[in-house]
Amino acid sequence: MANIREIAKEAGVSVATVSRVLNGHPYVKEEKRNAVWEAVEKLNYTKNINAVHLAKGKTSIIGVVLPYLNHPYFATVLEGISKEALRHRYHLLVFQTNYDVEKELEALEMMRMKQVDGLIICSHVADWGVIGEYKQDGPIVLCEDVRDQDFLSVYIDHYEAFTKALRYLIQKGHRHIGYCIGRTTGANSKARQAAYYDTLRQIGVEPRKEWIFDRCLYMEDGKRVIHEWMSLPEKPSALLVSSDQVAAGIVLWGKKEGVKIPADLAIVSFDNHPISEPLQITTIELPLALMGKKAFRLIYHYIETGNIARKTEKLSVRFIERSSV
Amino acid sequence: MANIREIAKEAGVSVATVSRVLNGHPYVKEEKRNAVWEAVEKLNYTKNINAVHLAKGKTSIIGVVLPYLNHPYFATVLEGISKEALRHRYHLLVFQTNYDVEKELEALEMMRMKQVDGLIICSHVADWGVIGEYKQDGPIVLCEDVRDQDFLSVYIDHYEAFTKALRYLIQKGHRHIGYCIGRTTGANSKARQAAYYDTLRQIGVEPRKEWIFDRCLYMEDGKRVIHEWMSLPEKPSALLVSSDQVAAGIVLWGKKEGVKIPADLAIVSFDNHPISEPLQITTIELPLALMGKKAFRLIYHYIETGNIARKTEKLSVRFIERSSV
DNA sequence: TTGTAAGCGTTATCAA
DNA sequence: TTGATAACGCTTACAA
Repeated sequence: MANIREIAKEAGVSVATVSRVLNGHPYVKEEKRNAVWEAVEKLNYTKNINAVHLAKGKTSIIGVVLPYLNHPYFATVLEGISKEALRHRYHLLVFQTNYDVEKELEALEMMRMKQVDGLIICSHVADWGVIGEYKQDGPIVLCEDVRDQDFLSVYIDHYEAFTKALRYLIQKGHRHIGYCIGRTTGANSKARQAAYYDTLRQIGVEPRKEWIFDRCLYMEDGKRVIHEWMSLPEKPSALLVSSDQVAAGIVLWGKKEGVKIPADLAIVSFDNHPISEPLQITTIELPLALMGKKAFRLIYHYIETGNIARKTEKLSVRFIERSSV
Repeated sequence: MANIREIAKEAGVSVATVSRVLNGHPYVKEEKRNAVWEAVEKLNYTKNINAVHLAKGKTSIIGVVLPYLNHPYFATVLEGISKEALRHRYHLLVFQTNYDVEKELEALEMMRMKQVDGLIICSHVADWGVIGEYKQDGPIVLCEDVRDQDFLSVYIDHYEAFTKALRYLIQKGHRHIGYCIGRTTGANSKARQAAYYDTLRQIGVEPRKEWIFDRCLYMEDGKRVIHEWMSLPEKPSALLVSSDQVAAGIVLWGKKEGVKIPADLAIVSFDNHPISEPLQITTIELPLALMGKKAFRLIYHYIETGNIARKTEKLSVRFIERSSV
């Protein structure tokens, strides 16, 4: 493959001039410019982007850290990031972690090694302290509630959203309320958990461990939940469900077992995924694509200008009342 | 940031020795090895991976070209690729194209520029000829039926799958059959279309244009389809549906309108996505994650060994009979 | 407006 | 076992 030196020779100019032409810099005579493009054409030349990266000290690639790629929640966030990245001619390197700390650290190391100019972390398990050490290597934006931690972030206030949903259920007369959660660790889940305990305590109701359903991510998990619910000696009359996928599983599999929604079991879930509409599931819409978009903007602005526009942004949710309560 | 030269100086060895230690090469005295690691520790050193890429002429990054990231079909293929890439310490650069030719070309150009060592194309719109020109720049694997084209590929035989489904409907007594499709162009869609025309002709039934529903990708599209179906003066009694998502939309929205499945309308769809089970949709399981995995393996094998194990692999599908027919 | 040359930070060959 | 040194291919002062 031809390199810039060969182009220079072919066009009868210096490599600096070739570089100028290639990058659209001013102050190059029309004829030299033409000569360069002709040589490029003739020798079928293309830049070696790794040399560019090395010389410039940046790659215009952003790393995206997320646990799963085929989960609607993360896929939607990723799509949001991707669309915005495309607009700014940035590329995305995806790090699927399956919530494995090693994989997260690998992503952080890739930023140290200058493979990526910045990192958007959609969900993590590594300690804040560990992640914090990498702030010196490039901008990190979290799509989670970082609370008192000193990080850039764009997030949905799950505490508020969960509280809102709980209040709604309580107002509708429910006192026996359980919930489903993706995983017990994790910022979002902890926020939801806190909202649950706080709100129930406020109305003097004792939270029950056996009404908390863990590892609820996919539709199949809804099947498991409804069967566990059915086998419960004392059943909650309402369930706050981590996602519309899981809620759909509960509703659809519940229907097969004769469970009446909302008479036997009321449901509020999250996302406002298209499936929630025909199933008439009351849900809290999460602006996932928007979160991705804003996360990219935050990191992009920092990279391009070197300063921080806003440190943290909380996205508001929309309550969509249907008939599952 | 410290570089390899500073490490060499600090450890009192040459850069070559540092490089050897860093890459685990043999023939380095124990004490020098230790001295190097100490210097690395002390100066908090990390490799600049762009320099490595430049010197080696490869990046261990594979580009993945797909139209949408938040569509279950492509997200599942991507997840399959990702898991296998992880195992081999490769990284993935995603190119979301929205079926824009420009974006596809950009991905191909990135391979020319040596940003990626190879490309997995999940679905494309660019001409074969255009894509073919980039074969000289690195391996390209298609996850589509490339037929007579000379490309590496791993694909699902949609012609066969569609034919199988059609035969099943015919055998069940259906003669008025329509279908839904993602988009009219595209290898998969064309294969399905061909199967439709061929099979119907064989039984002497005239295909009808108004029974073909275009742009069916998401659940919302199922809503549109069932409403269009209802407004048809002459309705097909059965529909072959592009994906379980769309089929779920048809079934769920149809139910609200009082459409009886399968009495009024029989349905066979594709994917065997978890949603098809509780809805009892007869479906054809597509091995999407496997396709991704195999695509990665193909490209990986070529990159590592320089030769082609197998050029093309056709994946078989599984017919899952439920009660939507 | 143009060219020279010094980086950018590795890897890998070759000689010792 | 080790070290010098030449690639790898581009960008960008600086000088002219």
